[in-house]
Amino acid sequence: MTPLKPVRGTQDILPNESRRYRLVEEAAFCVADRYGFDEITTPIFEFTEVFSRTLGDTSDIVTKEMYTFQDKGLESITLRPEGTAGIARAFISNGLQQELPIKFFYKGPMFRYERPQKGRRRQFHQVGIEILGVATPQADIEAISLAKTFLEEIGLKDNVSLELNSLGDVASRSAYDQKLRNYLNNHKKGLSEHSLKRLKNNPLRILDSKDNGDKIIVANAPKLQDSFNKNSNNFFAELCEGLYKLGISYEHNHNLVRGLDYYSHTAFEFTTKDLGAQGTVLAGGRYDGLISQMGGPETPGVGWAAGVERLALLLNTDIVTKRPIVVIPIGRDAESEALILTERLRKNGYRVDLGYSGNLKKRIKRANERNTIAAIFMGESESVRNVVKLKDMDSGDQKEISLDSLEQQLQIYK
RNA sequence: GCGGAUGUAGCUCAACUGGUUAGAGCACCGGCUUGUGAUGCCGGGGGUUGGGGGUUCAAGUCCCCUCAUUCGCCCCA
Repeated sequence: MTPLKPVRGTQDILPNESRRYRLVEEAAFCVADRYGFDEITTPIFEFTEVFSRTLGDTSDIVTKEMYTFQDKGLESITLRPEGTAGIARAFISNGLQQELPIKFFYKGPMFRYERPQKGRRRQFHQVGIEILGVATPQADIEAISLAKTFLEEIGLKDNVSLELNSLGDVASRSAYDQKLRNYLNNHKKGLSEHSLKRLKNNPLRILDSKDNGDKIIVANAPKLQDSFNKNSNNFFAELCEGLYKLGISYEHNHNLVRGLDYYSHTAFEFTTKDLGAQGTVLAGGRYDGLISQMGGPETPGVGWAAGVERLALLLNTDIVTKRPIVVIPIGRDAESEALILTERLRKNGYRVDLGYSGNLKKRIKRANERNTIAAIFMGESESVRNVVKLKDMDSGDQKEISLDSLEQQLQIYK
């Protein structure tokens, strides 16, 4: 063990980085708020079953990526690897079916035991939304529209693109599953080792394999949509039409498959080419079977989650913060008076720093480095006359003003 | 979990095929200037060369292990 180092895959988020995360999270919340969503916060750990039962026994998240441990009460606990399962649990625990339809926004840390890479950490952060209780594509359209607006709001427009697919309803999906298995079983010899394993557990995933041999086989495989029943077809058609009407362009990727087992109908991803292998920046879909599978009432749902780290990496705007005013006492005697003035200005809504270390030159220099907009000097010669010196840090102009009229003079800096 | 690359000061990097006390720029601290932001000049603190072991008269340099980062695979946000 190497103490004094963060645990692998975790990191300290220093102020500069923190500002970027904040911008992403606040933009997500503001946009979601505008779309009529309310924030929900669920615990960052749950009983292990909450995840193992919902994410599917074959998913990588469950089989190798969960942070699971036993607590002192001998319960098996897991740090949440994603947000939806916990929210579904909260929905059931709190009897929220009476309030349907529900629109939730959430944000916070998630944990997956993976090998870290750029844009992939063991502790990472997501923002996400869920719409519960709406069985029609209106919810899917709203979810996707919200996602797009959010991404645009943080300045991501040209470097992300939307891929869309439908997995069909449960009946269509299982009909297709059989057809696909048959086809792939006849082409076993060309499949990669990995895909041979996937053939047993979840053949759908072979569709988006990156292996070249697999790709050739997949190209001629039966198409998901050819197995769709009327319901599945109508649903997808309605979704596409809705997106078209809102001017949201997308690419229909027939091989887009979401990793988690609980998805049906809609699956979508916003991806970028700027992050290497971690190109998925926001992804989601419909999960009509999830809540009932957990033991709750039959409740349709659709939602998405976005990776805050990944989005922050794409942000190229500088974060502007409010420029502070600094109060600088000159000489020891002025210090308590400066403290009182600082407090007074803060209570009046100004962002105020107190320059209290180093000589005067240092204090001004430091204020300058902190992008201060104005400096207020308080020294003995001013103090006796009940005035201060106010200096505009951009122009360098300095004038003497009375303490009483200070706020009035500071209006322009507010 | 699998494969490749990389770890030298807070940051970016240097140190010829192993050879004196591991250097530089930036940053930081102090002074020239004990009541005013710059530039300049002078000075200062900083490193068990990621960690451990080995080879050698001698290791930042070579070998092994380990930790971390990074790129890809897997998977995913």
